[in-house]
Amino acid sequence: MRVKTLCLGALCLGDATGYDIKKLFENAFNHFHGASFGSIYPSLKKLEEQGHVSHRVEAGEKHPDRKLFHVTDEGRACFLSELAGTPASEQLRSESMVLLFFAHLLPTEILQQKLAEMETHYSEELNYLESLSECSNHTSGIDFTIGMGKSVLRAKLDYLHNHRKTLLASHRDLPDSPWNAGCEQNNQQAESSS
Amino acid sequence: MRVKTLCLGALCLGDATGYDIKKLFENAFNHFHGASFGSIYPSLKKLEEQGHVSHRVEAGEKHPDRKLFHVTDEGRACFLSELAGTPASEQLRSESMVLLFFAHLLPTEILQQKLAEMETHYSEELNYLESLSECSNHTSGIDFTIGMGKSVLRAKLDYLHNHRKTLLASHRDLPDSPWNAGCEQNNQQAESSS
DNA sequence: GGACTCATGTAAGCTGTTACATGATTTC
DNA sequence: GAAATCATGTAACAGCTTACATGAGTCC
Repeated sequence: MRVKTLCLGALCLGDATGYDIKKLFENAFNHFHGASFGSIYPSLKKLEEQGHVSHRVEAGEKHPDRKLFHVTDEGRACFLSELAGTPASEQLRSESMVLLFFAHLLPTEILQQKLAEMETHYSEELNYLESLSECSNHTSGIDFTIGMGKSVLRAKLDYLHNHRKTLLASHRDLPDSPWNAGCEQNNQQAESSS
Repeated sequence: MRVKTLCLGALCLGDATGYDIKKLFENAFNHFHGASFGSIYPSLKKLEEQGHVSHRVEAGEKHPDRKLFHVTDEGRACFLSELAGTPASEQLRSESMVLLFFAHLLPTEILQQKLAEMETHYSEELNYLESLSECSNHTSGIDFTIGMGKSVLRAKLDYLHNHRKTLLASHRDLPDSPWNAGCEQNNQQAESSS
């Protein structure tokens, strides 16, 4: 689902500035969808061109001028029909799983470090979701997404605790890998062939 | 993690053609990373330009000619150092969660339909992972990723079963939404402004 | 004085998807 | 004869991220 649609959805919850929407993304969508300013502002622009939102400028005394966006009836109807037409699906992008998939190629200490990182991340996200669920102004749908997120994270942490030892045990006797073979240039720029 | 890196990783498991790598993605990476031909072939090309892989052509009698790729020592070292330098992280893109986040805007029957879709998807993916774990040629790392995937899916299915009724119960008394307000033109082409 | 938050926006570029183009062999 | 599988690749485009550019107010 595109950021444009998500912005429209955010505005269906109440008028907001681009900045507000970014915060909503961080506070509520964070565990299942990301978005940056570089996509939010252009999205709002397009939505306005299409007549799905309008805005008024609020002159600021204590803050900079802000463009407060508002969904039009057409925009609301459009969002609803898009929602209804969106199939329920999901996609994971997990570097963690890739790392574990290739665990046999990693030295034990690095593997341990990655496992520790995973636990930290999962714990932090769980804490975050727990702090979210203490806020009380949620619809039942939002509570559902938070609850689902928490259950999934608990399952991940449990799995990690229960299987980490087994993984490390069957990992021990690796041959040393050629660590220092120079290859740092791959990550960004690289070649400029046609 | 980019497809290029993943291709390099795939080749660290053994020589393969682009087509083989695509199948590996479908069979093993599927639940945590996707990739299409349109990204695999160009990746292999770049890897070869960088000297990380080489290939030989296998003339086909029973199949078309195939380019069998092979990791060079440099490529292997590069992959290992990239792996070690990759922080363990993950990102979810879930239309399902978006749908539920806005559940209060959906008519009950559509919501029920989406919940049913979610269950179907989760069940299918669980079946798929269960079929994977019956294969016996896995490293312990691969088993770990499959096991983690299964645990997460079971947690999702459990949560769905335990909370679906609550969600639907608190959903009932919605006002009718303006369904038929014409807005189908938003999905693809749209305007051609400068 | 410095750092942080609020606030808006643009431009370059990376990465990947979709659709197209081609064609042999095998299976039904 | 049709459909599926094997096999390789390109081109157009979509979509998003990163970094840049700017500036006021507030908190320490």
